[in-house]
Amino acid sequence: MAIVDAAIASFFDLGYAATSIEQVAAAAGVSKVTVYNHFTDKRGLFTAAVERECERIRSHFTVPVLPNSTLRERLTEIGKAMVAFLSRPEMVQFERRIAAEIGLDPAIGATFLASGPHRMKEAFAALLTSLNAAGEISVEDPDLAAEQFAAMCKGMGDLERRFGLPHDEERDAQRIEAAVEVFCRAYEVA
Amino acid sequence: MAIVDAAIASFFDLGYAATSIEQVAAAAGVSKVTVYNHFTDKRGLFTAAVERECERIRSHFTVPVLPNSTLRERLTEIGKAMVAFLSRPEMVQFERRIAAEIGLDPAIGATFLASGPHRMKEAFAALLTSLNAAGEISVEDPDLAAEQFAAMCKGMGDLERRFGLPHDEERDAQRIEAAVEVFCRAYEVA
DNA sequence: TCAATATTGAACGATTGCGTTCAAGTGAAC
DNA sequence: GTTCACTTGAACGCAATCGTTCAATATTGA
Repeated sequence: MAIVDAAIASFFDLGYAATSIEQVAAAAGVSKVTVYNHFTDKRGLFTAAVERECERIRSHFTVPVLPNSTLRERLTEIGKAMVAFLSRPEMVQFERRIAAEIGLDPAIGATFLASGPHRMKEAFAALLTSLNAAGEISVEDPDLAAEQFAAMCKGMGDLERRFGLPHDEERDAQRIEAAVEVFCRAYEVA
Repeated sequence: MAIVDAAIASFFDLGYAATSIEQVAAAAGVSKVTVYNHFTDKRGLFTAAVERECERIRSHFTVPVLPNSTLRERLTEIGKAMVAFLSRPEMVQFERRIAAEIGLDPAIGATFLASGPHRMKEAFAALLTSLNAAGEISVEDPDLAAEQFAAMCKGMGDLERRFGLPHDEERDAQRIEAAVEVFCRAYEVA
C-alpha cells in the first residue's frame, strides 16, 4: 500500500513528530481524508509502518550456510553477513526511530525485537546447536553463545554507527576476525 | 544552572520535539525570555543539555579495581559495574534520545561517544594493558579485547532494554559469567 | 545611592499540525 | 441506470510552538 510506504519513508527518515500526515498523503498521491479512512490515528499509521518494515526485515535476513568449509570460514561469513545487514544506513536509522518512539506503544519494541534481533539470534543458535551435535564445538547454552559471537562481531561498531560516526570497514573486519578467534578458542573442539 | 537541569529532564524524558521552551522555563522557575537570553536557540539549549549530561557521565563512571583477587573476580566486578551503569533507565533513555536527535548536530554523537563509551573502553583497555604486562593475560590488541569483553557482557541485554523489554537481572548475571569464562579461555595465561 | 544589568509578563506574528465535516465527484457492479 | 463504496478538495476549530518585542521591574555591585 502506497500510504504505508510513504509513511515509512517519512517516519523513519524524519521521525514521528516531524512527520505530518498531509505530507505523507501527498507523497502517496492521496488525500488526507483517505489516510484517516484507512488508519484511525497518526499512531495507527505509525504502528502499521513499523509492522510493515518488520516484515521486510523478517524476509530479508538469512544466516549464510557454507557446507564443506572450516568452522572459522563459516563463522567469518556469518559475522560478515550480520554486520553488513546491521550496518546499512536504513537499518541504523530505523532502529534509532523505533527506540526513540517506544513511548508511543510498548508493543512496538517487542515487535521489532521479535522480527529482527531475536529471530537472528535463534537462527544462529540453531546452527550452533547442530555444530554442537556434530562435535565441532562444545557449548552449553547455544543462545548465550550466539549472543556472545554476535556481540563481539558488532563490538562498538554498532554504537558508533548509531551515534553518527563514519563507518570503518576495516575495523569491522578486524572485529569479525577477532570474534571468530576468541569464539573458537573458547568453544572449538580440538 | 536550573534551566539546563530542567531542559535535561524534559529533553531526555519527552524528546526534543515534544519539549517546549515555555515548559522548560516554567520548570526552571524562570521566564521564557530569560531562556532565550542564555541560549540563542532551542538547539543551543539542547546541545548545552547534552554537554552537561555528558559531563555527569564522565564524572560518574569508574572501572572498579580489586587488588588481591583473581582475574576472574576482577573481570566479573568490572562486568557488573558496566552493565549496572548502562542499565539505569535514565541512561537507556538518554542514549535513545541522543541517537534519535543526531540529525540536529553531528557533533552531539561524537561528544557522547567520547564522554561515555569510548572513555569507558579506554579505561578498561588500559587495565588490560597492565594485566598483559603483568603476564596475567596475553592480548595483542587491548582495545579490541576491551570491546569484546564489554560487548559480551552486554550481549543483547542492551538492545532489549533499548526497545523496552523488562530488565532481566538473572540473564545479565549469566551473560557476565559467560563473558568472563570466554574471555579467560581466550586470553588468560595459564 | 545610583547605575548597569538581568529578569519579567504579556502580547504579537507566523507557522504548523491534528482530526473532522461536508458536499461533490468517481468508479464499478449488478 | 442506479446503487454503493470510496475518494476528493476545501474549509473549519482548535491547539501548540517558536522566537521576538517592549516597557516595567528586580537585583546586583560599586
